[in-house]
Amino acid sequence: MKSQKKLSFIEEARRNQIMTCAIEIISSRGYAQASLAQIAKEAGISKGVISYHFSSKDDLIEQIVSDLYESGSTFMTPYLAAQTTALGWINTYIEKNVLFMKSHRKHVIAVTEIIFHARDEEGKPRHFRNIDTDATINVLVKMLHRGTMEGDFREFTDFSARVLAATIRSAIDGLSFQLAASLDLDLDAYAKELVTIFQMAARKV
Amino acid sequence: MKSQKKLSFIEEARRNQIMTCAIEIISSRGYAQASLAQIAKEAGISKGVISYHFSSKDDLIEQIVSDLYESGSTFMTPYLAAQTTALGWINTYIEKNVLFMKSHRKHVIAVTEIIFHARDEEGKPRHFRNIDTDATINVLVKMLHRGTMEGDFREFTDFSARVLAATIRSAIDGLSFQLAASLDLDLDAYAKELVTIFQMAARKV
DNA sequence: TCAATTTTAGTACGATCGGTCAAAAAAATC
DNA sequence: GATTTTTTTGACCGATCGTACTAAAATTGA
Repeated sequence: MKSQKKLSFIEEARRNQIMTCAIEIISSRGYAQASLAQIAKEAGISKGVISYHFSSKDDLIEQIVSDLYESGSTFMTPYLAAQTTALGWINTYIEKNVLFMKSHRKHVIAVTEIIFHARDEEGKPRHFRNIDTDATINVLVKMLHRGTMEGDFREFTDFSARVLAATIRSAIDGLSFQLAASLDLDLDAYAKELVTIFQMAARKV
Repeated sequence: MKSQKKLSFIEEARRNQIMTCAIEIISSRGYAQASLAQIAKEAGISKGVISYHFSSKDDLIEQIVSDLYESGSTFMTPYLAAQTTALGWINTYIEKNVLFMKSHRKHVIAVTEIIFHARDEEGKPRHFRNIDTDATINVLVKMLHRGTMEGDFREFTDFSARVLAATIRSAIDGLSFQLAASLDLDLDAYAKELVTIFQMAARKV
């Protein structure tokens, strides 16, 4: 399932160019502005080229999302794997998530736009390969409970852990929206503050 | 600026019907599905009727947003005005915000959809009368600082207060997105949990 | 160098968008 | 009951959407 065809050098370059232009438009002007015509104009090519290199617009969008997932996974996994406590894991999860947003600013903004906008033809939220919010929440819930057993966190019911987990995710997602609006935001400091906030919110009394 | 014309009974009823149908569609199927054709179909009328009662689609959307703002303001203000401490104010702000979402579920979901989707023709986020996120954040920041002076909250820099304020807003906005997905959510309990989370996050060590 | 292949530009298509409008229908007024 | 006013319908407009397709251009390979 790794390489379905091996793309030529030119093909790969074109695909990257198109995706980069799409990310630029989506992150700066919003999902609705990212028509094939606008993306082609931004790239200085005919929109037929996009159809040639991507099977559909959905395919292009899908690639943008899963590309970011790949980058994010590669970036985050080693840090998370190195953690030995739930406390360290959650702090790292928050901090590295924010720092990843710093290094992939436009891409993160674009994917956030995509996820909040993309729906199927019936209006139901579209599902993206690899992106599973519920699973993320579940991992955080598990870690919160583990932190209680390890003596670092207060007692949680399943519900209270779930609310805290959702709040952590909301803080990170919300930061993405803020990023789209304000360009001058000290993300290192922001990461530190978020870690402090949720460490205090979860800690043993 | 209160009453610009005095609407007839029928006119008022039609406007409410159209707005209700628009809210229904936006909250259940998303902003993109809420074309004039779909709204008219949902209402069982011709789409010309919408144009007759609203000067434009933007006008309709604007009404939906400012209607909710009116309701929210009426609901929230007395509770907030009754608070004598910053701690009480912020706890009340969180709790009543969530409870308001409980009683105006679809409307809140719809307006959240609208605010995150509506852009002007250039792609810049559209500004809504009465809705000013920055101002909300600023009030929260002010209250956090006041809570420090009153001895209930820890020390905040301007930045750290702003991050916490933004996190509170994100938690509430994020809840709206959750509401759109899951129908069975105990909002009273959710409100209590959020109050606990942010009380712990802000409190004096 | 010349044929085969890949890539591109450009046009056209059907669908849908928000909005307009004339004429029909309904309601209000006298 | 006749006339005026309000409301509704349904067809239509120009614009834009994603996509399909053809023919030209560029590249590749022998």
